[in-house]
This record gives sequence, C-alpha cells and structure tokens, in this order.
Amino acid sequence: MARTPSGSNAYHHGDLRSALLAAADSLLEDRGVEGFTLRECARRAGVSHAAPAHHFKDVRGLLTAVAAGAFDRLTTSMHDRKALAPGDPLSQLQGAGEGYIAFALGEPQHFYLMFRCSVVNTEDEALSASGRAAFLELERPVAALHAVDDAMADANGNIDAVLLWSLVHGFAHLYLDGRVGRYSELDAATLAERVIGRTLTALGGHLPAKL
Amino acid sequence: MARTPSGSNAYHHGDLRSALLAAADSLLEDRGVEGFTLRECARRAGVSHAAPAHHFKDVRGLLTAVAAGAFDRLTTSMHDRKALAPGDPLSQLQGAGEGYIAFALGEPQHFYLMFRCSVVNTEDEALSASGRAAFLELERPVAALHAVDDAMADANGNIDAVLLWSLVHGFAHLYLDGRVGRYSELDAATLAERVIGRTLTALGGHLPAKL
DNA sequence: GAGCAATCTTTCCGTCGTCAAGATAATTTT
DNA sequence: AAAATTATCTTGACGACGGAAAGATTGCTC
Repeated sequence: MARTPSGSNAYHHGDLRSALLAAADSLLEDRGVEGFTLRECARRAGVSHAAPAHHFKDVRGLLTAVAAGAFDRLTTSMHDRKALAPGDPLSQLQGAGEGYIAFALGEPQHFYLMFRCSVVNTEDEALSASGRAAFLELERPVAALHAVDDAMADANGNIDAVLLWSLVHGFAHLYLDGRVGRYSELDAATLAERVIGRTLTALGGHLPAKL
Repeated sequence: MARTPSGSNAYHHGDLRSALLAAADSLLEDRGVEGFTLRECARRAGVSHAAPAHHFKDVRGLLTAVAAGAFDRLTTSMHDRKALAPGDPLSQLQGAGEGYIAFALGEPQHFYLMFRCSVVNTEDEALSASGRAAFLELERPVAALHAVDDAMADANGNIDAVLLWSLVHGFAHLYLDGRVGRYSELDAATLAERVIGRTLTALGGHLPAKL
C-alpha cells in the first residue's frame, strides 16, 4: 500500500487519488474555478487525462472532494480562533466569525468553490457532512448566547444564527470582489473585526424587549 | 434604422445586439452561468455562432453587458421598495435591503453572474457605473441615518454600510444555496424581513455610547 | 502461477470559444 | 445613380475541453 517507492512507475501511481487532490488544490488556487480543467489537473499529477475517472466519477466529483476538504479547513479556522478567545458566547461568536472570514481571505478560490453548487455535487455525503460541521462552529455559540438569555432565544429563534452567518458570508464575498476595500483604509481583518464587533455589541445590547 | 420589417433577412438582422442580450438573459436563466454557452446563445437568436463577435468582443463582453443590465434591475428593485416604505432612514434601509434580496431571489442566475468577477469584465465602464448606482441605493439611507445621529456617524464611519450590505448579500447567497431554508418554516421574504429588521432595530437601539 | 480486478493509456467523439476568410447588405462617396 | 467603402453575418478551421470506449499493464487472490 501507500506509494510505490519504485520511482516513476508508468502504471499504478500508488496514491493517485491524493496526488490528484493536491494537484487540484494548487490548480484551483492558480486558475480559479472558471480556469480549472480536468486535463490540466491530470497533467500536474503527471498522468493521462483519463486517469482521474478511476478515482473520481468526473470533474464534478473531483471538485466535490476538494470542496469537502476546504470545508474541513474552514471548520478548523473557526475552531482555532474560538480557542484563542474568551469563553463567553459573544467572544466565541466574534472568534468564529473572524475565523470564517480569515479562511475565505486566505483561500479565496476554495471559498468560491464551496458555494458554487452548480459545480459541485451537493448530494455528496462527505461534502454535506463537512458543510454541516463548519456551520455548527457558528451555530453553537449562538445557541450558547441564547441559553444565557432565554428571552432572546424565545423572541428570535434561530434568526441570529442566520443573521451572523449571512454577515460573515456576505462580507467575505464582497471583500474578495474588491467591493468594500475602497470604503476604508483598514485592512481586511481589522474591518471584519469591527463589522462583526459592531453587530455583536448591538445584538448583545439588545437583549430585552425592543421587538 | 431599428429593425428591418422585411421578415427574415439572413443578413443584417437589424437589432442583433438586443436580440443577443435577450437570448443571453433567457439562456442564463435556464442554464445558469456554468451552462451558459456563446454558441447556444447565438442559436437562440437564430444566428451563426460567430455573429456575436461583431457586437461583443467575446463571451465575457456579452456577459458583462448582461450583468450591467441586471445591476440596473437591482437598483430598480431597491428603489421601488424604498418608495413604498416610510421616509425615516431605518424604514428606508429596511426597504432597500428587502429589495436587494427580492431581486436576488427573483433572478438568482443573474445575481450569481453579477458577482462572478472572473466571468465578467470588471473594468467595463457601463458595468461599474451600474454597480455603483445599485450600491448607492443602500448607502444613501445609511448616510441619512448617520446624519440624524452624529455620534453614530463619528463612531462608526462607513462601517454600517458595509455591515448591511454584507448582511443582505450573504443572506441572498446562502438562501439561494439552500443553506438557510431548513432553519425555518418561514418563506424567504419573511425570513429576510426579520433578519434585516432585527439587525436594524439592534443598530438603531444602539445609538449612544456602548463602544 | 493462473485468473481476475484494478489502474492507467490511447484513441475517438461531440462541443466549446475564437480566428480568418468570404459573402452580403447598408451607407457613404463621388 | 453608380461605385466604393464599411458594417454585418456565414462558413470553415483550429486547439482545448470533458467524457466514453477499448486496449495495455500491474497488483491481488486463490
């Protein structure tokens, strides 16, 4: 198993599946989703253009696997930021949001891919599992916040999760498109930190009544 | 000028540019950005596959024009909603946000296209003008809100515009991806209304100090 | 060691975007 | 009004793409 140490075997690469995923990652980073090509991916892996079909049904299958891996890294990014933050729900939410945006800015092409449902097999088991895991990182602190304040939970149900998720998701997309940069001299991370912070303090200061 | 009334002239369609734009609109709606094809577009316009080149440099040029038109309709959608709302800045913002999302849900494929910078010529003059006009519909009420409350303007600068824009943009994308539907039995419009409403009341109730 | 399954290559097909060259219609010039 | 010019559209070609089919090679199983 593992890879054949016999140098360059024309046949039976040994771990072509992993090699293709690595090639796909670098190709995606270089050319973006639109410039992604199955044949170029095979070329980078040093293999014929029909080889990937034996490991992934088609280009969609390959990109689906790439997207699943990216979701896992998104989860990690959010998780890491939360670990550095204080334990209260608001700080945890701030960390999760910043982690979300940090991943998007760090791997823009992967981030695009993950939400391009027409390019990816949304019914894939691994992909949807990784997707759910990622968003749990954001939803758990929201639930914790509501647990602290029952009135808020009753009044707003799961609105807040959707709200914060929309916020960081939209910010990431708009910033990557270069549509918010000119609005501020702040760098992306600082701007994101303030946008999330302002939202959370507003929501947090809005616990009672008022709606 | 205008179109030749002489029925089906093989040559000199008369208004092929408009016909191609119409064909592109319907094709985009049917197949999405990924399924969009210049040849199929020409087919729908009843013209050879090389004809579009005389009116649009390439497929990117055609899609750029389509995107510009879509931005104009986005502007209209926001403008119309604001016209129906009360005149106070918060209500205007609520209307603009709902109009933004209403457009996205009504023309999802066009909405996708507008923000797919790798498929569109972002340096196109008409496109960027239409884009700026659309976002002004959202930014003007924010400025009005800050004019009412100077302290807020000083403290938050243009953060609020980025915040609200990110919110509606992210919500639209996530809802279209089917990622927020299962979180609520509410239909999209109602959910959007509540998300925006909750954000605005939180921000509005957060005028003084607190940061 | 023989058969079998998995893996990879080669070849082929239809479609794509773009280019070049030719044909036709409208416009301008003379 | 006729000729020349320009704009518009078609046809045909090219290379690149994704995918399918068939053949070659290797590793696994019995």
